[in-house]
Amino acid sequence: MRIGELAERAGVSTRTLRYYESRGLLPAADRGANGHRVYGDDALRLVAQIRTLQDFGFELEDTRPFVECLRAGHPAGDSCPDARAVYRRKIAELDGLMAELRSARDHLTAQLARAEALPPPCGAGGSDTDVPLCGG
Amino acid sequence: MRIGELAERAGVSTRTLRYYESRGLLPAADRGANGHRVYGDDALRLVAQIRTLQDFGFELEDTRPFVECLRAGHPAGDSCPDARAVYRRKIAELDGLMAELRSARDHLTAQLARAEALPPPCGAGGSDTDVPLCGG
DNA sequence: GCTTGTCCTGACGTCGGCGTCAACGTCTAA
DNA sequence: TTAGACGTTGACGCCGACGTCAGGACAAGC
Repeated sequence: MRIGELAERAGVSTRTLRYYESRGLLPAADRGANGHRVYGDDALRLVAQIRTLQDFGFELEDTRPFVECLRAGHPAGDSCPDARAVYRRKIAELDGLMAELRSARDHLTAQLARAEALPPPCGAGGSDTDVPLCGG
Repeated sequence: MRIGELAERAGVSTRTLRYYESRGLLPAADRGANGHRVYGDDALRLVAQIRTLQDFGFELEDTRPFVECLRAGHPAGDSCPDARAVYRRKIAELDGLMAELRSARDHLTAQLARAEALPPPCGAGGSDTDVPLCGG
């Protein structure tokens, strides 16, 4: 399988595949006599693993243990301790991030409520204001 | 007040202040004869407003209605309808983002539990593994 | 006159994950 | 034989919010 076919089957661009290779994530199994990259069917699983994790918000570097686990012949990317450690770290990161977002959200909600409770200012920006201009 | 003093009092860099100006957020009140920027005391409030919102995850552009509201002489940055609309939009964005993160977190947690339930693979990455190598 | 301190503008660097283009080689079907 | 579809490498562009450097101007104090 050449890069174009792998790209199409995996639903990514050839540029993406070359980028993965440049990061050492997905080296081509071989090169043809013409220098073209040649991939085995397993490459499809590797790309799918990367994409799945990226969808969960993983950076490329965080997918490495999973990919290497698969390449080592293990049945799943998360069969290896390194990969599971990334799972745990990511879950912790998400928890921390969500806590921050919750805090920000609560703060903003309170600010909005406070602002809305105040009398509307006169001619204060926004074309959809229904308060008459003051003074004059 | 010149840029250095404003920067120090506001707790930002001079580069940041010049950047804000380049974005049209914080034009200097005036220029001295030597071309130096001159700010009034109100600039300090504008910068504080920007930083506060940035801490909540606002992009610079999203702080514009608040800053303009202040510059228009209103008592608070969120006195104006435009600014409050941004509040609402941001809250909605946060809600959406948190929902995504929750979903990802739940998914990862389930994946981790599933992976942990499986028998540990043999010599599968990770130096801290306590399972003996298989085969041999 | 020299140093020190503050200011100016302009421009490139950073980070991640590619998109996009250039300029070229290679393979295949008509 | 030639067009066109595929492949190659290299390099710049993008986004956001600045950091950092280059090169220069101006004022005060010694």
